[in-house]
Amino acid sequence: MSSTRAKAVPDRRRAILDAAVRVFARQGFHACRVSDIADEAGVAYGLLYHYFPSKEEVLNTLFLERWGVMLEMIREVDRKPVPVREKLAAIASFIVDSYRHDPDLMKVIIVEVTRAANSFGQTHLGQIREAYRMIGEIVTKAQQEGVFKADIDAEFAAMTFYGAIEQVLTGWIFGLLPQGEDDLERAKQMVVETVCGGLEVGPGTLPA
Amino acid sequence: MSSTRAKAVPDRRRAILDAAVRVFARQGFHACRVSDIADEAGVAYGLLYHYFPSKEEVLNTLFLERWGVMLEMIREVDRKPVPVREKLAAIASFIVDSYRHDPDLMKVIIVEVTRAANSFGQTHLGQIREAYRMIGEIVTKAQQEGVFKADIDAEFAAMTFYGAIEQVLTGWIFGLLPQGEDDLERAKQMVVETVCGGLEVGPGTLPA
DNA sequence: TGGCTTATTGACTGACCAGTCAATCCATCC
DNA sequence: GGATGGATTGACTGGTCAGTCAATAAGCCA
Repeated sequence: MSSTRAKAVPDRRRAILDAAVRVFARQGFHACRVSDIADEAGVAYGLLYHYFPSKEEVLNTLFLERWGVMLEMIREVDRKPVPVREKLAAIASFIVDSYRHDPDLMKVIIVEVTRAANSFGQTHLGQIREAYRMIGEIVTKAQQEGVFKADIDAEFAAMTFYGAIEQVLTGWIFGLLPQGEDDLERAKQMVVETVCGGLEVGPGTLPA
Repeated sequence: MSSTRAKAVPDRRRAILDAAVRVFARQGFHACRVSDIADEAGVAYGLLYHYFPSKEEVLNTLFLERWGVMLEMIREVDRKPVPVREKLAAIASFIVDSYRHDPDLMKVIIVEVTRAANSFGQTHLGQIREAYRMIGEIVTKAQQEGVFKADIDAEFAAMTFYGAIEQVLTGWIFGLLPQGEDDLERAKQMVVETVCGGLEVGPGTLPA
């Protein structure tokens, strides 16, 4: 309706969410004030409470929006009849590209939710867990097909994979790792290469 | 002096630090009050400020104490003339054993400092970085010796390795992963096996 | 014993900030 | 044009809590 006309009613709700991303990324959720978000959005203090019941709910919304997209993506990838390596590459790719597209948002999600398992992580543990579960399932299938070693717990493997990616993102977020265009691409490959290389059955396997 | 006599003067400073670990682990740094720490330590509110200039400094102290031990340990491991795999295994072992010995402390360090790179992580980025740097150096040496593939950035490899371990700990901390005695031991092996397996030069290597 | 220093106590204060609310604005429709 | 309801405003309130401080206890030396 309102979106049929260009430059129609400005979407304040969206403006608030976008401003919150910038403010949370810059100052952190706990350190920022609600008025900082309102100011950044160019909106009166009280308007935030017209659209959201609390400061916390703003963060929840940001997280759920993005995490939902990722879960959907993993689900789709899992359905495709392609080799594990390709599936994991698709997941790594999606996450790295998400960072490329909106580093601030990814910073907020990782720093304030995913890695803050007290406070917010607790609230969203179910969602987060779902991602691990699906990755674990991909690993399990690969084991059943004999592509991955069977003696490794799939859940641990999933954590290892996801943890490796998230740590690389964290490295970028805090300027510990170079993040040129090619660094991002190479990181995707590297993580997949490393983890798959370690998990695959093959001549590389060293028996104890 | 005072420690020569058993049951001598009770060390309130230590009591406060230990209580803080429990309280931070249970409630989180931001969510707990200074009075919670004092109560847990069985000590008056003001005494905390006799020993520490601020609540924050209590956390800093806890982190620096433990992180210092880890850095020293990595330094020593690095000096030994043993294969990479053994060096990385020693590091993984140390971290997992630290968790076994004091899960609350590790939870606090990971959740409140290492993964909270806003706020406290920022303060200690130097210390944290130092760990990555040293692990990266171990990888570099392995590459020079021809044991690890040379086309992988050592810094990325270090992040991958450390990230994988930390994620497994996080899994334990939040009850996402089983943590029986044997699970801990297998996790050590698995992380090292996986990461080394992926990084090592060898017949397992798939050329692009 | 008296006098000095350090440890310990807990009531109090000052700042801060999330969330409320009554008032105003504005689009829309009859 | 005026009535209705959602959008928008920002001053204000209530509660919370980190950190202060003046008072008291406990150790210690001469």
